[in-house]
Amino acid sequence: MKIEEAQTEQVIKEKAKELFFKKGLIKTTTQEIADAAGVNRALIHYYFRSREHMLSILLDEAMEEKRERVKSILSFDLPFREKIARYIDAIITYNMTYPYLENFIISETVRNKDRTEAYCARNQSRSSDLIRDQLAEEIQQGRLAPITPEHFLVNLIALCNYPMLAKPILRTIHGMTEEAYHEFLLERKQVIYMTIFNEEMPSVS
Amino acid sequence: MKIEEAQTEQVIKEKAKELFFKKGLIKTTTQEIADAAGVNRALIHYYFRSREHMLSILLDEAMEEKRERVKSILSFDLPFREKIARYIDAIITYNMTYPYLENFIISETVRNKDRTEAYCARNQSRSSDLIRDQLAEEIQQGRLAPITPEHFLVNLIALCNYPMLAKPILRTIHGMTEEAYHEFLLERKQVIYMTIFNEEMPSVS
DNA sequence: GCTTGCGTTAACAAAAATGTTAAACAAAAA
DNA sequence: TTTTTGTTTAACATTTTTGTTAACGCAAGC
Repeated sequence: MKIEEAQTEQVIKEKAKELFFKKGLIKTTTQEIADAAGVNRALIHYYFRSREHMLSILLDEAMEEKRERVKSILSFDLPFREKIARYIDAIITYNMTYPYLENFIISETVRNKDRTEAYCARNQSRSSDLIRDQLAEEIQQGRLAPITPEHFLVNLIALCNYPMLAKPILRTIHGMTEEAYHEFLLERKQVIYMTIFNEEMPSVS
Repeated sequence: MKIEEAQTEQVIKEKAKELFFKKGLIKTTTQEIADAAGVNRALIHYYFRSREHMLSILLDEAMEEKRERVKSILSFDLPFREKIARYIDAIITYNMTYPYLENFIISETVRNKDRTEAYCARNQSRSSDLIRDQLAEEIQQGRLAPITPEHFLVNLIALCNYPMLAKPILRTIHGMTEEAYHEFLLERKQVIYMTIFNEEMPSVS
């Protein structure tokens, strides 16, 4: 039977994203995706040509979405520390809605160098350029220990993303439940700010 | 022809580790491993039963080795900051000899929860317990902003490991050559210490 | 020299996944 | 009603990879 009005493509995409990026079932087969979407497997090829091609599309969309939400924050006209506080918040919040997206991005960029190129090509402005001036000023005013924008950003992203990437290990090592780990991740917003700036994060009013 | 004296098993292991952990070819097939080792593919099954089983063994060995090198440092009787400085150095150095080991560990622990359990079970003493007292003292003496041992360690490991995990992306974004990235990683030893303690790392004498 | 057993190989079998096709179907247009 | 067009399905084909087996060879011990 025909599923209402050409929504099939969307349903497939959403279910696939759910399996890949939310549940972390990175090896999910086309058959499993089809099952989750309640459609015949051939439709995946009908709409997306191949599994590989579908992956490209899903990743592009997800990365684009994350980039929009997160990176634009660095372009806002805001005091440096507030900007960074928002950046941390945005990354962690986004990570929590797609807990395995970073895992996926990383394993795909390791596996497929071309995809890395494509992804980065679309990233016109380097994040490091967006903070360069403000960071320099912070340092010059003696409010922050000297650090290059590249290291500063890697620090920031590492502190935000790693706990998602290594979630299975960290949860197990520290014997945390899913909820406890959720809490832990939320705490990290303050912890990260503190670690970076060595001062309390101003509470959100 | 018979390859000299039962070394075959070792050769296979080493070549497999090279492909998986050094070159990051995570999807390498048994055939490719056999080729790299210069042996018939059936030997892989002869020695390791299945691909899956071989993976277990390789990962166990690699993780065990890393754990020994790195984690024991936290047990040494040393001043806190020196201990941490050595820890950073050990992790980064080890990461550079097996650039893709962390990628592998993470994707395997996401894919296979049982392996996570097994891995963590062997980790008798939690790292967080090894630093708890000294960390508390640092904080109590006002030399460090309050932080739980769990967050402190996650910070530390995140800062050390993430740049390896995301190497393809980071290198491309910042347009670094392999050598430049190598330098970048070495610089991070100081950067991380600085970020954690907010003071220069004492130079190694 | 014969046997025994491990290491090795090629050839085969099976499994798991992707990709293709022709035909059925449903809805809108003619 | 018939045609047409885009969607969906089942059945088939192909590819890729893993796993198995039977036989061969070599070296040690009898």
